[in-house]
Amino acid sequence: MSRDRRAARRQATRDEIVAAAWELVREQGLAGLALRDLGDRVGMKAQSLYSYFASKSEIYDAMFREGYLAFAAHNDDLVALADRVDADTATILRRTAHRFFEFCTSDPVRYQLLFQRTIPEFTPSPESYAVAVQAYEQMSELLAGIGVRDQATLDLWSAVLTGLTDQQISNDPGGARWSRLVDRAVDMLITESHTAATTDNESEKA
Amino acid sequence: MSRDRRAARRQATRDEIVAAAWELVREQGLAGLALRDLGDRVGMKAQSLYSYFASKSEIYDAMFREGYLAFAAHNDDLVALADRVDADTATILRRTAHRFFEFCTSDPVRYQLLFQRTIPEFTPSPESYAVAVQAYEQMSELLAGIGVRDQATLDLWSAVLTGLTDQQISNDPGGARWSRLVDRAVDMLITESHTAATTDNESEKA
DNA sequence: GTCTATAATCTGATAGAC
DNA sequence: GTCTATCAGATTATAGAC
Repeated sequence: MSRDRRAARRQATRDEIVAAAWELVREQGLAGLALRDLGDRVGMKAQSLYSYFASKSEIYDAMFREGYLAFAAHNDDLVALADRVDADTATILRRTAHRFFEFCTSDPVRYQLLFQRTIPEFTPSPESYAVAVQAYEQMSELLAGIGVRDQATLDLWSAVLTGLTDQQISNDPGGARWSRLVDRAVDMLITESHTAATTDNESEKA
Repeated sequence: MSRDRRAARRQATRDEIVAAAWELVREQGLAGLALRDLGDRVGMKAQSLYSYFASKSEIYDAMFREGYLAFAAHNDDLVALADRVDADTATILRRTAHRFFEFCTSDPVRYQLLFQRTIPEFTPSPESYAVAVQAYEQMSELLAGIGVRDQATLDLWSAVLTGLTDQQISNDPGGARWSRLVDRAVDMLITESHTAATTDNESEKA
């Protein structure tokens, strides 16, 4: 049917626009995305973009969705690895941490869009948000399968890992100053998870 | 001398403008600061602000400087505490971590300006940057006095602490989901610092 | 579906009268 | 030092011809 072909063509153009948006955003920063530049890049007037997206925010939304789909895909083979019986827990956790770290630092702008709240004019649509939630669930199921189950411990893990990536991105972009510390951090977390009964801040009781 | 009084008056107005800028920025976000709004807030036309600051960036710079002065002041009595012989290391470290955490989370916008790189159009002046450097040196001297000396360990500490504050600010603003984990994180770091000889990523050798 | 034209707003910054 | 007037530019978005 020609209906299908038209829809496919339309989707291809949308994809092309989103790809160009990623390029621009890597050059000029996430907030610096301008529809005029975007139109130039794909060879059409900025106004024509409105034939494909109802607003600038919808373009961010498509990028957000695409980013989380990439995140989920990136984690798929991690899950496969975790399901193998012969790999020990520490190995799996180290690998998982490195993969997460690498996913984040390899594309700082994507990291900013996906994991930080820095574009005030943009809030993900329910549909895109659902994609994000699904990716998180995949991740926490993976960790739960290894033994990281209670919320507090999970929160500690996420804080340490995002802390490392944040520092790497903002203080040593392209370097390895914090990536070198990933294994050390993971081992530290593993040890802690084994010893620590759940404790609240001791200083609060003083 | 009337020269002095004039200078004092001028400085007072500058301070007033900066204070109003902090207010606005807490309401509308760091990037959302508009000179027209700022003029309204202090009761003058936006154009008149240029009698006090040469550019918008100079206003950010004054805020940056003020923020790091506040940070240094905030840490002064931590240094005093650390100099007392009767306090044990773990106590000092826990207190230091909590103070840092509290300083950051109590004013997210200030945190953004001081510790994240999120305003593209602003780079601190050499003078203001020097204030920041001084505050960092104060902090690392404090940690060095307790035993955290090598750069890698210091980096690990900063990653964990900023990770906790980041998560708290962006995922549970006003709550305590990650602040509850500060002691646990500090104890974990202390234990790790005692046991770990300096090691690089083990998985790199595989 | 793409274009031209343009609306409606916002921005930071400057010139010059008072 | 404060004002009025204005520049010079950006932004997102809409209307209507083709």
